[in-house]
Parts: sequence; structure tokens; C-alpha cells
Amino acid sequence: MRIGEITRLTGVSKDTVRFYERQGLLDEAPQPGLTNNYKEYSAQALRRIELIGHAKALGFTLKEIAEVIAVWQENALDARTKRAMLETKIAQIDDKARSMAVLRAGLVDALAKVETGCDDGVAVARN
Amino acid sequence: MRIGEITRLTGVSKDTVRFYERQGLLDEAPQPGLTNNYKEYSAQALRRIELIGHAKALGFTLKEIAEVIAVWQENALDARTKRAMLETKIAQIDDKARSMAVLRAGLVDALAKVETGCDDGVAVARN
DNA sequence: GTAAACTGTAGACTTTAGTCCACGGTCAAG
DNA sequence: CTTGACCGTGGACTAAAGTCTACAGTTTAC
Repeated sequence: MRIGEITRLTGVSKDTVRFYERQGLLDEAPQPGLTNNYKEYSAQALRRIELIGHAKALGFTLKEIAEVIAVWQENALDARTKRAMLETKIAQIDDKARSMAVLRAGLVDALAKVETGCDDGVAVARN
Repeated sequence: MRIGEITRLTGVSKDTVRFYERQGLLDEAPQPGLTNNYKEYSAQALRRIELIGHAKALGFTLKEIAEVIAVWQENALDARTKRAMLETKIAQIDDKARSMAVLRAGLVDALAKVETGCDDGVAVARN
């Protein structure tokens, strides 16, 4: 598929896709017999872009995402290094889960206060 | 407490705290009899900064955070508006929870593959 | 066969979220 | 009473993550 299809399916603009490519986030497949210079994107590239979206939604930077991706491109890295990096990322996600729980509880609490009429905003103010 | 104490307790730099103040994220309390011009920060301000940290860890922008905070400062807003905004934010958090589940599963899967030796990187590449 | 829609490249521009620097005033210890 | 750590202000600077513009080639639908 071409870039327009990618933007349609992911909602990510063509400029952004190109930007991701320049950042080396998309490990471009070798283009087979291209008569024009229109790049073909694989379903893998599509999933990669969606992955980036998920990671960005959690506040991971493109650099962090690139690092994880690079681990898999680099066969040079030994299992110990890969394991360490994966465990670090999982721990980071679990930290975010804790932040999420705190925030969600605060908002739900605030919502309950609005429902019952006594909206003193205490939960948001205090947490 | 003064700004130095804030940075010690939160790990947030003084420049960043000042930046948050300029963005109106810290609703400054009226300073009582200040002989010098050293600002006093309340425990409430401290918690607010921690709250910002949690929200930022989930990829919320300062603007979004400011919007939620503003809801509570604004008594002008009616309960319906407040409810709608809180529900929106909670929905956003739940979206992030889904992204988190996807990413975490992918990483755990990749980790398992490293452990068992067959690290083909399939999970990260495919998700 | 041509107009509209699509693709590529290159470079300038923007926003967000800080960070840094220089300066001057203040407080606390010795 | 001075020296070092602390505080405030202002403005310049930076990195990240896009976004926009202009221009030229391509493809597709009519």
C-alpha cells in the first residue's frame, strides 16, 4: 500500500510518516521493481506506526521507542542485554499504571462529588 | 516551604516550577507578610506538582492538565460541563490503559522469547 | 488527454516543555 | 562582615515532534 492508504488507516499524516521514516523507525523494506518512485508500505509498517501511536499515548518518546525497536534489529546484542532492556521498559509501564490509577481515582472521586452536588474539587486539588 | 524544598521533594527543577507557575498551573496563594520577596509554597502546591508529574507520565500535555485544573477554579461552570469534562478525561485514561495492555503484552511476550532463546523479535515487529 | 488527486523532496516554520545564563538581592555561618 | 548557598526576574536558547509550503513528477477518472 502507498502512503495515502497508511494515513487513511492510521490517521497519521503523511508528513509524520515521512518524519518517522527519517528517524529510522520504520526499517524500510527494499522496494522491488519500482517503475515510479512511489514507495510501497508493508502491513508490518502499518503495525509499526500503530505501535508508535500506543507508545506515544503513554508518553514514551520516539527515541525510547526507537531504542526498543533497535534491540530487535541488532542481532549483535546478547540475550542478557535484551532481557535487561525489556524488563526496564516493562517496569516503566508499570510505573505509568500506578500514575494512571492515582489520576483515575482522583477523577472518579471528583466526578462523584459533582454528581452529589458537593463539588469542592478536593480530590483534584489534593492529588 | 520555599522553592528549594519543592525541588528537593519532587525532583522538579526550580526553573520548571517557575515555568508551571507562569502557565497558571499552581494557583498561587496570597503571600502573607513577606519581608523579603521569597515565595512560600503550600503543601497543596507540592501535591499539585506531583499530580502534574503523574499526568505527564501518561502523556497528557500541560494544556490538558490546565484544563482539568481550571474546571475547579471556575465556579462559573455548571455541573453538566464539569461532569462531561471529567468523563472525557476518564475515557482518555481508559484508552491509555488499553494502549498499555497492548504494549505490555508485546514486551512480556518478547521477554519470554528471549528467555527461551528463540528471540525472533516477532512481537515487537508485529505489534 | 487532461484535470484532479496522489506521491516525493527539501527546507522553513511552529509548538511544547522546558533549560540556561546573567544579573541582583537575601540569608546564615563563621 | 563577608562568603557561599539560596531566591527572583528576564530573556535567550534548545530539543522533540511534528506541520507547512513550494515545487515537480505520476496516476487515475472522466
